[in-house]
This record gives sequence, structure tokens and C-alpha cells, in this order.
Amino acid sequence: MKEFYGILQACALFCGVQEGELEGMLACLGARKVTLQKEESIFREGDPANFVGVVLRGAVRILRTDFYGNQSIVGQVEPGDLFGEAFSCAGVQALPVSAVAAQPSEVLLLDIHRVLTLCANTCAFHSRIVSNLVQVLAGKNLGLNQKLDIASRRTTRDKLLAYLTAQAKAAQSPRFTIPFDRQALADYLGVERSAMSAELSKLQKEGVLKTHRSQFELL
Amino acid sequence: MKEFYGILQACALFCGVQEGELEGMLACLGARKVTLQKEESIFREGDPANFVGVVLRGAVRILRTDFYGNQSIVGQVEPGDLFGEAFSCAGVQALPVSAVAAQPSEVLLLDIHRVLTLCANTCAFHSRIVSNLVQVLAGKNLGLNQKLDIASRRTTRDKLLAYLTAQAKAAQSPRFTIPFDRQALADYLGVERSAMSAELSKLQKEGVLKTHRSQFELL
DNA sequence: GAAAGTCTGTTGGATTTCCAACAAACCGGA
DNA sequence: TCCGGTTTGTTGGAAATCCAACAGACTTTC
Repeated sequence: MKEFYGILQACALFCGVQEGELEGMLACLGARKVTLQKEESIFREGDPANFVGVVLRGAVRILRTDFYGNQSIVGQVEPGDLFGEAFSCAGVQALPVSAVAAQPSEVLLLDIHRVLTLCANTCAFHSRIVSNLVQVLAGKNLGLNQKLDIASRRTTRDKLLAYLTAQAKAAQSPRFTIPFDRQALADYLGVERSAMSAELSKLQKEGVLKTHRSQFELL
Repeated sequence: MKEFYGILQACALFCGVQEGELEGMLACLGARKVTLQKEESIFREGDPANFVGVVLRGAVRILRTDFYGNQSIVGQVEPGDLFGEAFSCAGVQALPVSAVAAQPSEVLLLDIHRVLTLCANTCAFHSRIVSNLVQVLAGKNLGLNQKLDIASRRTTRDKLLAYLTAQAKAAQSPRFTIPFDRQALADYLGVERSAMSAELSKLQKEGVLKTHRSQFELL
């Protein structure tokens, strides 16, 4: 477990916590580590939301399945990121999404009640954690807002450009690698894979970008 | 100002605060009240995000303008609801959205730094406020998630049905009134007004719903 | 290195949306 | 009640997406 302390310290939830304090805190928060194979799910739609997850290794995808069984990718969570915190903090009974490992992964699950409830004894850090949680939730909110910005564009082309420019900005470089293959990107953007591929070709012919597999360069 | 104390007490941010304590708290949080005419804006895209707003009367729409000037409605905020909290809590420099009064309105603006920073003297309630903020942010997160669920549907019909069933569920009744006219609903759903009107007609012919102006009934 | 499986780009027809325009219904004020 | 402005429903052509199918490129496995 100690091998992941670096990840945890870089995690926004534990911002400001000393390494020596982590062990005690994790116990206090009811933490348990879970190891997952690719495609293995951490929770499914309809499950109760009573924990917050921290990705230690690998990556986790948040998926939503619609009435007809069409699957869309809500987001992908990388090491050091949290997931499920909004649902558990809001106290929803049934999760509206599911979470599966995009790769072999390890995640830490924290009991949300222990995170939110101040305990008088050892942990003077609960209020710090709650403050951090505000930051995390606000940041997630921004991410959702950005996703919404993309999703509310009308055309495949506009969605692609909105996503790619955001990625370039995040990478602080016109060259970057995305965490999706074509099918997953289409699921993420909510468009047809074939139409998206065609649009990518067109964008390349127009000299707007270059792409090979998951690597992109905006021109 | 006292006339709005009822609204504030019902507001999730002040949950658990006694009426007698409100006046002191508001002063401590740097609150100032603003009166707005219809269409008047509270903040615009690009403004700094250093406050959180509480709607006291009327309603506020959060708008996003895309590259071509097309406007879309991110959400509508009603009395007792907060807005802008995600951006200010996350500390973004430039707001990605703007906020305008959908009707003649009054809003309360709180200095975000005073909300987040614990002050040792009079206000023992800051930690309570921060806890409440976690709830609010998590709830907003859920709302965004739902909006994303709607926005990521492919067809106008599916978007309409997703939105209307969510509204019916929120109203706990198959009959409900929405806060939009047709154009605003189209902007909210991110579809063409005329195509949406046509789809609504079709849904009525099929016996799925009845609608007159902003009133709907799901069958 | 061959074979099987996966990923990507392309194509064509059916379907849907977009856009502009217009007419009818509705609402508020003179 | 009449008028003018707004909202809503309808229509037709242009454009974009969806869907299914397929071929070539790439990866992995044996």
C-alpha cells in the first residue's frame, strides 16, 4: 500500500496531508484497496452510492447505458483522480452510471460517511478533507461543464474540434495523445464512429490537424 | 432584506442556520443584494469568478455562447438556488458562461473567499457552510450529469423524452409546467426549434403526451 | 512468420436534422 | 374590440448523420 502514498499525496482530496499521517487517516476513513482486471466493474448502474473511489493505478471509465442499450462514456478517471464522489456526497440511492476498469487497475474505496462525518478523536484533518472535497467537486463540476459544452455542439465536426482544442490546451501543446481509440472517442463525443472517422479525414485534408491512432497534432 | 430570510433558510447553503444568526453571517460573508431587470446580466463570459450567487426572487439563466454566436441555455436557477459556486470554488479566472435574469429578479452575491476561509472570531458556522457547500456542489454535479444524459442522446425525440420524463419525476406528477417557451426549450436541449415542434406534434398524435404552451402531460 | 482478431477509413442509401419562410394561434395594450 | 408583436406549428429543400458493410492496416498470439 505504501507504494501508492505518492499518488495519494498528489491527490486533491489529501492535499496538505503529511505522508506520516496518511496511514492513520486511511484506517479512519475505512479505506480498502481493490485490484481490477481490464473490463472488470467497480460498480454498476443501480448500485447504492456509499463510497468515493481513488484511482491508484490504471484507469477507470464511467459509463452510462441508455434505454436501448447504447453505451456512452461519461468520462475517464486517471491515477490520483476521484470518482463517484458526487453521487455519494449527494446521497443518491441508485447510481445512474457504472464504472469499469479501462486497464488493469487498482483503486482505493473510502467510506463516504466516514469522510463527511467529523470524528472528534484522532483525525483533526477531517475539516481539511472536507475543504479539499469542495475543491474536488468544484473541479469536477468544471469538467462536466466542459463535457456539456462539447456535447451540446450540433455537428460531429464541432464536437471533435471542441474536444481536441480542449485536450491541446490541457496538454499545453498542439501535439497530444488521447486516452481513447476511435470507437471510444465516438462514444465519448456521442457521435457515429464512421461519420467521425470521415470527418477526421476531411479535417486532415483541410490541413487542420494530423492524426495517427491516438496521437493528434493541431495545425 | 429580512423579507428574504425565509428563502435563505430554505437555501441549502444555509441549512441548519438559525434565523437570528443570518444577519451577522451575511455581513461576515460580504453579502450584497442586487436588483435586476429582465435580460439584465449578473456576469458575462470572461469575467472573474469571485462570488457565489443566491437567487432571492425571479430566475437566472446560465448561458453559453459558442464560436459562431449561437446561444445555449446551460440551466435555469430559481429562488433559493445557488449559481456560480463551481467556478468560484474552483478559482477559475475567466467565467466560461454568462448569467442573465430571465425575469425581474433579486440576487444575493457572497464573496467566495469569505465563504471558504474560516474566520476565527464570530462565525462558528463556517465549517457548517463548507459542509453545506459540499452538498450543494454534489447536487449540482448530479444536475449536470442529468443534463449530460439528455445532451448525449442522439435524436430530438430522445432528448425531449429524457427531459420531459425527468421533469415529470421532479414534479412527482405526469402533469407539470416547464420554465421555458419553445425557443428556450430548444436552446436548452440543443436542437432546432422547428424540428422540436414537429416532434412534439408527432408525440401528441401518437398519444405519448399532451402539451399546451409550457404545460405538459405524459400519458 | 502465419493467422486471427482488432482498429480505422471509406462508401452508399435511408433517415434525421437544419434552415428559412410562412401562417395560424395567442397575448397584451390602445 | 382591434391591432401589433410574439409564440407556435408546418412545410420543403439542403445538408448532415446514422447504419451496415467491407477492405486494408495494424496487433497480438501461437
